[in-house]
Formats: sequence, structure tokens, C-alpha cells
Amino acid sequence: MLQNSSPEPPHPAKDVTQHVGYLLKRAQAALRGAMDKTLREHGLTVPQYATLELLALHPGMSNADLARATFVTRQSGNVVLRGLQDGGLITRPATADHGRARPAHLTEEGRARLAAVQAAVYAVEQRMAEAIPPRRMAALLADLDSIAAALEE
Amino acid sequence: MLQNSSPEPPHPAKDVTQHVGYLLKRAQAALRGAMDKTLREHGLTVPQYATLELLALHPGMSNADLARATFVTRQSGNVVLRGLQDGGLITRPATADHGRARPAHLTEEGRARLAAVQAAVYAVEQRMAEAIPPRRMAALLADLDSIAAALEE
DNA sequence: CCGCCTATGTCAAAATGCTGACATGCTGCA
DNA sequence: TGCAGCATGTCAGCATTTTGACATAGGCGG
Repeated sequence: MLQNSSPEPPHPAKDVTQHVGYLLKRAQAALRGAMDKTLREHGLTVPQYATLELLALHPGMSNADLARATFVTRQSGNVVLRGLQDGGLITRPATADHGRARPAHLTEEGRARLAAVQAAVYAVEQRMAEAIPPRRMAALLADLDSIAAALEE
Repeated sequence: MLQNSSPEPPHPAKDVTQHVGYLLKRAQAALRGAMDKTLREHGLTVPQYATLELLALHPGMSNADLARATFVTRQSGNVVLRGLQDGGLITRPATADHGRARPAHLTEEGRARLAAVQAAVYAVEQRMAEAIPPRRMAALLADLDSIAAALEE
């Protein structure tokens, strides 16, 4: 090896607020806040929006699927799904045809609500994208993915 | 190409799971899970640990200060502080000397508990650091900071 | 000096999320 | 066929966090 002369490469910052974990939390908190504020004006919560977006991309996902994709438990996912169902934004068959999984689908109103919100949400995403040099975007996405992969043993 | 002729530079990925926001959430969720698991073995929660770390760095922070720094409300921060106080890890004067803010300080036991946990927590941080090319670390930290700054209007 | 504004701490209620537990339905294997 | 293992949906209880509200303390400009 080429001699790693630095004695402390992994966490070179002594200030905790300069660690990866802290900055990650900070960025995520800021994003959550911005999303909350934006979605509130449209009567949706962040988990609800995330569910709609996923269902638009992958129709027929089950509650367990959605829970995994939105990083919550099945129980929490079920509450979100129930809310969306009560609001008429999604439909679920009363009885499962295959296993126990009941595939969820967007209703016409669900698709409309999603479309109405997407512009506002994508504006938030754009504010993030504009904050970082375009040249680094791909690397940032790859690094975030690597971090997640490294922590899910 | 030198010319940026692409009409959609901000969010080049059509798949939502490739957006910055989603990957940010995923990375943060993974980090939260790893931290939870690690800290549980030491009888601490993530907010409690964060508070101890901040108090070690900046003794005398008030509840409101800590709440801001840990991205929770004052009410939640107070619960955390009360828990730490009941556990004998921090002290707060019963009465404020200046305003209403009561400066918190680590006890000897608090310092000891923090020191005992830091090795395990820094190991998690190390797993993250090893997952990304060292060359990109500074850029990643800067980008995360930029994202947070861009979203806090 | 006084009133307005801001910041802080705290209480109560509601929302949200999680853990634990259980029943159901599929799959694979002997 | 029978049975163990696993995934899913769901209920109940608990923990955490937030929203909303209020009282108090200090700064500031009139």
C-alpha cells in the first residue's frame, strides 16, 4: 500500500456537527420540513405522498411492499393506506386473490391529486438540485446509496 | 459535451427512487436504524446520545438550544433532557440565573457514559466513511450542508 | 418608564410510529 | 399428504413527537 500517512482518515472532524451522520440528519430534517410545509397546503402528509408516488410507479404494491419502500413498519403503513383509502385516493380489494397481500391501486382522484402536488414537490427537489454543482450530482446519489447499503448489514 | 442542451437537468431520473430526496431518506433511515441498534445496547436513545455529544462540545446549552441542534421541538427536547437528568447524566440549575434558559451540563457519569458509547457510535460512522471514496468525502459533506441551507429559507 | 416583541419553559391533547402478538395463507420439503 | 417456515394483515398497548396554548423573562424603541 501506498502508505496512509494520515493517522485519522475516517473522521477527520473533531466537531460532531461536521460528521457525516449529523449533516445527513440535518439535510433530511430540512427536507422533511420543506416537504411537510409544501404538502400541508395540499392536504397530504409526507408518507401519504410517498405512497401515492410509489403506487403510480408500481401499481399493485401491497401494504408490506409500501411499508418497506417508505421505511416504516407494516402497522404504520397500514394506517397511511387506510387514510388514503378513506380519502378515496386508492383502492384495495376487500379480499386477497392470491396470498394475503391486497394490491393497492390509485383511483382517478388519486392520480389527479398526485399530479396536482407533484409540481410543488418537484420544486422542492429542484431547490436541492440547484444547491449542488451539477457535476457532483451523480456522485452524491451514488454516495448516498453506498451509505445506505453499508449500514444495512 | 460542453453545452448543457438537456432540457431537464434538475431531476434527470424518472424513477422516484432515484431522486435526491428518496436516497437521502433511505440513507438517513439506515443510519437511524444502525444507531438505534448500537445505542440500545448501552441503554441510550439517539436523541439522548445526540444531546450528550452536544453538551460535551458546548457545555451550558439550554433546552431550546439543544432542541434546535437536534432538530426536534422544545417539548421533545425537554423530555429527553428530563430523562437524562433523571438518569443522572446531566444537571440543570433549578432556577435560571439570567433569562428563563437553564444551562445544562454533563455530570461525571454523563461524561463516562458518553465516552463508553462513542467507540461504538464512531464505528458506525466509520462504516459510512469506508463506503464512500475518501476523495469525495469533503464534497459530500459540503453538498449535504448546501442542501440543508437551500431548504431552510 | 412603558408597551411591544421575541425567546424560553412548560402543560395538555392529539397525532404518529413502534413493539408485541396473533391469525391466516402460501411455499417447500419430507 | 402433512408440517414447518415464512410472509402478510391486523389488533392492542405503549412510547415518542408534535401541535396548540399559556406564563414568564429580557431586550428595545417610543
